[in-house]
Amino acid sequence: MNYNVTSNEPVFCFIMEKDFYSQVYEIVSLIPKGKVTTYGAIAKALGVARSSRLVGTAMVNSHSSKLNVPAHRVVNRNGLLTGKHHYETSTQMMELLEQEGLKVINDQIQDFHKAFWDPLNEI
DNA sequence: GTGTTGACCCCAA
DNA sequence: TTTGGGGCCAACA
Repeated sequence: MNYNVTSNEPVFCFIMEKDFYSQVYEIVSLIPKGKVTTYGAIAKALGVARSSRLVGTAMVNSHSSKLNVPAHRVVNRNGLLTGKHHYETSTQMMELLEQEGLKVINDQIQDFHKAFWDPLNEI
């Protein structure tokens, strides 16, 4: 996204040049209730398909974000709840998802292909 | 400065 | 089918 570096409107520049984490949070917050997406899909949507690890790092940091990021709606490409250890209890991530109507067995989202939400469809 | 570690993913064998 | 290795890069030690 382009912006004029000589612009005297720094606030505008700040909004346009969001850092990577903010872009990740923005996409994650778009995930509808009852749907999930993957780290890789988010990376791809941001044009850095090979940097999916960074999306995971962003989720680790998301707890310190002022925004309310529904990080539990992001799983790995197999529909596995690989981020559950970062919650207060090892069952909290699963409980949040089940509250939204998803079924989780053994850290695996059931009917993952149905619950999958592709951020590319929203851009 | 260097080295290691990940909420990852892809592909070759 | 299951592995192993490479790429990736911010965060930490």
